[in-house]
Amino acid sequence: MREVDSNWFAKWEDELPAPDELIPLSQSLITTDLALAFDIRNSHQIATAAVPPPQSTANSSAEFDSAELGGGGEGGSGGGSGAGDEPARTLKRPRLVWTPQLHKRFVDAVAHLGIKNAVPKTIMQLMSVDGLTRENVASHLQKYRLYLKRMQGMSSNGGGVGGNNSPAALAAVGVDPATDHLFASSPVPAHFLHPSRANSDHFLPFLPVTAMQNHHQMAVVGPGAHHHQLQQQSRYFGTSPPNGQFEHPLMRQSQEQVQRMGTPVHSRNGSAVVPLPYVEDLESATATDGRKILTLFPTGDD
DNA sequence: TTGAAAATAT
DNA sequence: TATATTTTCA
Repeated sequence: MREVDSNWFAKWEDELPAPDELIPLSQSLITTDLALAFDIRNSHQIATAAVPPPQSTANSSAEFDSAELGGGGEGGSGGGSGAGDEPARTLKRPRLVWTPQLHKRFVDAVAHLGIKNAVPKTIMQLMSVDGLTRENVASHLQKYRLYLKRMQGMSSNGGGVGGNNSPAALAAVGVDPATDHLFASSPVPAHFLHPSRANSDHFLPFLPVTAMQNHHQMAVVGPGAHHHQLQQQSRYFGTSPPNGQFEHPLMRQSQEQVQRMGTPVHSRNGSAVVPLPYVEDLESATATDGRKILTLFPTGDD
């Protein structure tokens, strides 16, 4: 079992975001017209991880600024703008763009739940992406299932790729890179292709990297990174078995502390996980010693 | 609520 | 035109 732990840790460490993975979020959440109107070129416009709640409609008075990050609480009591929280009435939500990061979050959630329990609602809760609706997840799940289906069929008569599901391998087999590039961007967990043997209820830490990203501190990642730093960064996620004890590959904490970060999502097997708010906005820099420094956007509760 | 199909938008 | 995402429907 300790092997599992160290394995997780290694995997986690390995999956720490690369600089190019951290920035790319800026999907165009504003219309090109709007962008042009404000003469927004290529500067680092802040993109939201999720689609922000609709605020303005046809007018150009929008201020696409702060990403709606769950996490701590926004101190929105600044009283600067009189814009109240009008429940979006007939406003249409902006079209959701499934970025590779978002999709990864999705896949992780599904993998965590197991295909059987992976239903839109639960997935959505686990992802805990602000602005993400159940419909968003449902449609994406629909498409993803289609993708998995095609995948299975291929492996059965393609006769080459046994358990290798790396994007490269999949592409090599003939999956339209253009069509499925998003799905191919995240490796398909092995259990997904094995309906026969139900996926076990792994108590996997949920999205450790994201956990780190949400910690409003500076994390040093790289050859010089210390374990205790990583542990500290990852203390806010994990699984919570029915007995109420919080378990984590790296450390244990009380359930109470965990719940500070979010509402546990329970799956049918009785386990629960505490999803973390999803953040796509990250700045990256490189220290003089070569280590990567990930600076997190403060969410306001510092 | 879910999954699938139809409708739209990019 | 093709693909991605949303909306409708059973």
